[in-house]
Amino acid sequence: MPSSVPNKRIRKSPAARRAEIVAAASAVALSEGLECITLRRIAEELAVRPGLISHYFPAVEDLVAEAYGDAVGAELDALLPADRAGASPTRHLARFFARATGPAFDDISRLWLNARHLSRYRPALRERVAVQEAAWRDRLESLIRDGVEQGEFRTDDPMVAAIQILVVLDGLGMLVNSADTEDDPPAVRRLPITTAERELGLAEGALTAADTD
Amino acid sequence: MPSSVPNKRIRKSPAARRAEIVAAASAVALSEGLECITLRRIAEELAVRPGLISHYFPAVEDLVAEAYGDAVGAELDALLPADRAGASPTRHLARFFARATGPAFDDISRLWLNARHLSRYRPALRERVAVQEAAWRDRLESLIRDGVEQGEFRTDDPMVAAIQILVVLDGLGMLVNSADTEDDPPAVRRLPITTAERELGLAEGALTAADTD
DNA sequence: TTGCTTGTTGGTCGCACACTCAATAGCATC
DNA sequence: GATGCTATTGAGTGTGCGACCAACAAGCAA
Repeated sequence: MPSSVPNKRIRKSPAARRAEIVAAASAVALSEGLECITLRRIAEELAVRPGLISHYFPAVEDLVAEAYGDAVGAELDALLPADRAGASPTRHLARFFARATGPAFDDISRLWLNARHLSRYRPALRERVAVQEAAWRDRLESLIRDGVEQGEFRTDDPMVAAIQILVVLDGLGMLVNSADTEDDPPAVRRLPITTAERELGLAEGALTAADTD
Repeated sequence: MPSSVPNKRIRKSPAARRAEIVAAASAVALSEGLECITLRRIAEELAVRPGLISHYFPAVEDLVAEAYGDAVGAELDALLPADRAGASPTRHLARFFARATGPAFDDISRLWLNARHLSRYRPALRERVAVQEAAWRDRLESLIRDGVEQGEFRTDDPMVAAIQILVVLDGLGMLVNSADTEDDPPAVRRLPITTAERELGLAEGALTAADTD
């Protein structure tokens, strides 16, 4: 009785297997980084042989790009839902910052940093990064535009305002691997919110209201 | 007559050789990235054998950290000289932005991005990044402080102002591998300058004056 | 139950990497 | 010109990577 590694083959539909692989790679990307997505690593994760990963992704680079897109895309949906029901733009933006400035966002910051650097060498990843950058920008711009229409925000150029907010968010995200997110002055940690309140003509504290649920 | 690779050994003093190695690694870091600093690559660059690099840097990670520190430290000195003679703080800051927002700065942006990501896995590099972060911040803060004393700038907290400027600069630097630096709106490209003028109580355009020599 | 499609395996190849160490040869010193 | 120190070489070790492919077997269809 070969107790170790029964080696029972489990045969799945291509679609299911592929999704499973992307999900595993996405999890590895978030927790350990994109360079840890290797044939052997993902195969081990799913208890299959490395060759199987190669079968679905003949070039690993494509799996890396897919994993990145999956993780970052899911986060965007959680952060800024495509269809905003119920709450006001201000409420949505407050929720956005509540999540995007907390330590729970660190893994995402690391992933962005990771992808932006690695895309220097990986064309497939570079394209995905461009797509996600546009998606994040558009989603935020659209929220701002709604806020302006509803008279909650005031800005000349919603797109520039959106970019400005994201730039500050990215700038702080750059520090995620160096210092503890906790130990810089509050004025610095609140920089994205301050920026947003200023650029959108909001009162100070308008985006930190406690009722962000 | 062995025309190919005469293999003539050239014997140098340890200090000179070490400096030569760091310089070569620093150049590679700037042009190709920190992960291209390998024993073979640097050895080839200097026409020596890989073992020699190992002799001076038993752990490659230390060479990587050194190369990064060398490149980024030199840039800081060019950008914000330690002893500012002659020109006024405003003039110095204008010169700083003239250099730091142009495409000539792209290699430095890439290196910062590279180092900040890679420091996730390399403790020695992480420490160097922390040191350089502090150095850049301190140098800028000191310039701002002087400007305040001389009545040219106006800010409550020079340190927060300095950090804020660097965060915006970093945030834009994040984009260096995705899009052309040229094709985002001028309002975005001028973000660091706008931020500085706002935070330091300067008139719009005060930091873009043509006389930055 | 049989047959067949195809998802999956196991093994292998070549490459690039960091690191080690005894042997070699510049070169300063005498 | 001989000598000794030591900077430098050459050769080798082990690891992990992506990619490739013939052979195998799971599970659906007949």
